Amino acid sequence: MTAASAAPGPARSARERARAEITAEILASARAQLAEVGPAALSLRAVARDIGMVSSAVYRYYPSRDDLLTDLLVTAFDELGQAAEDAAHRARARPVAARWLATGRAVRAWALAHPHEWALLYGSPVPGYRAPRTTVGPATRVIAVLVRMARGGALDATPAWVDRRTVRAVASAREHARNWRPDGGTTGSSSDRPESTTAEPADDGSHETAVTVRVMAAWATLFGTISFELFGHLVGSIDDLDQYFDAVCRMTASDLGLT
Amino acid sequence: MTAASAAPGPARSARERARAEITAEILASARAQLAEVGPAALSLRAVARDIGMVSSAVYRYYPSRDDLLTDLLVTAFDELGQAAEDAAHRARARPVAARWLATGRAVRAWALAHPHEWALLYGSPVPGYRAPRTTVGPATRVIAVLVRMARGGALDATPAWVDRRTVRAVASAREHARNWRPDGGTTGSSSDRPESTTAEPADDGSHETAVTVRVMAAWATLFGTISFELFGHLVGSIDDLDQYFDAVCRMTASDLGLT
DNA sequence: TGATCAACGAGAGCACCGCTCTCGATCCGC
DNA sequence: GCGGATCGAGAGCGGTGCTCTCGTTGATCA
Repeated sequence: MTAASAAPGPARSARERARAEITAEILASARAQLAEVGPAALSLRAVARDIGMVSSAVYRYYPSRDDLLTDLLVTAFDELGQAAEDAAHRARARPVAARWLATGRAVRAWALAHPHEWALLYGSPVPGYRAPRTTVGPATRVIAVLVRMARGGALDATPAWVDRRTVRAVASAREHARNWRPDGGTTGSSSDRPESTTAEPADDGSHETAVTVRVMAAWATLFGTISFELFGHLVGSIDDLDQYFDAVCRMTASDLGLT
Repeated sequence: MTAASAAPGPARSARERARAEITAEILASARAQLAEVGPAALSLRAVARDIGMVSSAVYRYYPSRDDLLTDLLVTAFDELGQAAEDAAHRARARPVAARWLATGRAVRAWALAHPHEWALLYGSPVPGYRAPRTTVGPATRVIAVLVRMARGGALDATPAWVDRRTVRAVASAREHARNWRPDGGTTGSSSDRPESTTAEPADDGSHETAVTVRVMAAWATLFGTISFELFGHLVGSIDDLDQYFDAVCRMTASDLGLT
């Protein structure tokens, strides 16, 4: 379904290589189209025209328009995740609050530079479509970066808005977060820290729950703020979008106890 | 452009009434279609078929599909705003934190009950399109409810994430917020309070800025959380979506100093 | 009351879309 | 070397938004 058929040996048959090449050509043209007209107006026939093929021939490579969109989705998720990881990595020597701000800025910058791709990733899903499981991996890269940073925070006492039901509600999310390597990021370095499984200090999970909800809500805040800006919901209210977004980043970092 | 031509006298000419009736019929069929197949798949021809007209006849009433979608947009914004206002009004006797939670729940409930309409309001727009000025009024009803509630909060000192540039960045938003009536809502009561223009207590606007950013970010948080849920970004992470959303509501209320 | 003109519904048509099917040409593996 | 899989091209189907024309009907004005 995806272009992953080009994976194995260095030189398969000529036909295999031609197939991989044409698949890449289709994807490149589709990416250009996506950036230009957006996901809704992306036309498989126009892609075929662009690369000098007839529309039916493209179906030899992508069984449907949705499959093509899925590949574009994965690519875009990967690009955005890479941008976030790069920003976090570049700021690795600075205080975690500064790294948080840098990452937020990078995500916003990517969104502003690629509004149509952002719409594909986070806009309304096209009717029948959505989320073959190929997409979940790249989709989690941004939140993974944020979660790793949020571990550097110092939240004080367990807040009052966490109760037993909240702890249960985010159990899976906490599990996922625990499994993300402490460093991770672009450099695949550092060893595991198995002692992270030692008993928490007589905690019932409330504190971890608070951090988890905070970081997921913070991501929702950044996403919502960026989407509001992109979709024009802030015109007339916010006079300086850069400064406003920075303030929201600083606010979320502060709420997470990042300094 | 919209169906506002039915406004003035009680009984215009027969033709006028027929026009208003058919316009309403088109809009009703379009609303049903929207709820069923979503904005992307909404077909003007299908609407025409549904009401027993030929497609070209519909163009006598709506010059294009986008104009029809705009009317649906306004309608949906109005419904959502009404739901939020009603919830806030029903909880008027309770503490403001409870009213905040009730309002958030109402917005989420509306979104879950009308996912396609939510996608129309807050999903990916085609960048060429957007926001004839008819839409801005109804679109601000939800945030207006939230802003009015946020006035009941007790934020402590001015947070560190506000600086002079932040104050300037949200100047227009603060101006708008000041102009929303203290009560407002569904009951059009209460008189103006011109003394709100008296000098703030030696404040440079930092505190008001903090509240403004907080409430706008809180709305972005609720919006982002609902969109994440609707678009499937939380599956596998959040086990109890109701409880998670409640926690996010309580958290934002707490961050706004609402009790 | 009768004529005029605008508004209206119907139909045909255009360009485009996603997608399917068939049919030669081409390449690969046995 | 040959049979079968793969490919590109073309025609075609049903759908879309939208335009244009053409009778009809209703409102308006003389």
